[in-house]
Amino acid sequence: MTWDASFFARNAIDVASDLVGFELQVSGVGGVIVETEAYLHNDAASHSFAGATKRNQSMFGPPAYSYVYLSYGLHWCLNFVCLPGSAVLVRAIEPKCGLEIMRQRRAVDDIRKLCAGPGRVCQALAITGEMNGLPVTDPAFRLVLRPAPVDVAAGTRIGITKASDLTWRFGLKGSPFVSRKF
DNA sequence: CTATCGATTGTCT
DNA sequence: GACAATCGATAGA
Repeated sequence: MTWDASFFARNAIDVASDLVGFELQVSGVGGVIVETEAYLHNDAASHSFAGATKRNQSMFGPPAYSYVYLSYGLHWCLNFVCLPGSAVLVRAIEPKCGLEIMRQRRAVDDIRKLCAGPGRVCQALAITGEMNGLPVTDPAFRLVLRPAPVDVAAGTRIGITKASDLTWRFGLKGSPFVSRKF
């Protein structure tokens, strides 16, 4: 399997599952995506559920673009847009490149805590709202196909109050770098 | 290990 | 004015 922009023009659930094992870097810093979540248009937990607004307009733009938003007034979270109104949240990365840079940005030494959580991922990779609406093909990003198929675990999404029973959270089976065990 | 709570601000009703 | 796709610190089992 190779990938191009059409990789994202599919059901976000499939994209979220398939994205596990891909390598993601921002300006050379990053690692392997080990945890994702899917958010659909017809999904009460999704920012797009009530229709397009100024904040979520990226979710209604073309697939394979970023949707970056501020959570709880202090944490940035990174998504990749799939079919209109849907997206995949990048929840955790296994750090591989630029470990010392990430440690400085995060102010922690423990490699397991560098990128285990959507807010932590963005802090470690220096992702902010300025990167909202960028194509994933932008030079700032580097997204690399996983070298081989991986075992993917599924579970319920984290931190939401609506539609919390849906198992739209995916992770690399057995990875110690996920934000919570499956 | 789990549970609880405060921080902090953009967004929407 | 209420709430939020989170995090880190702290307290207790």
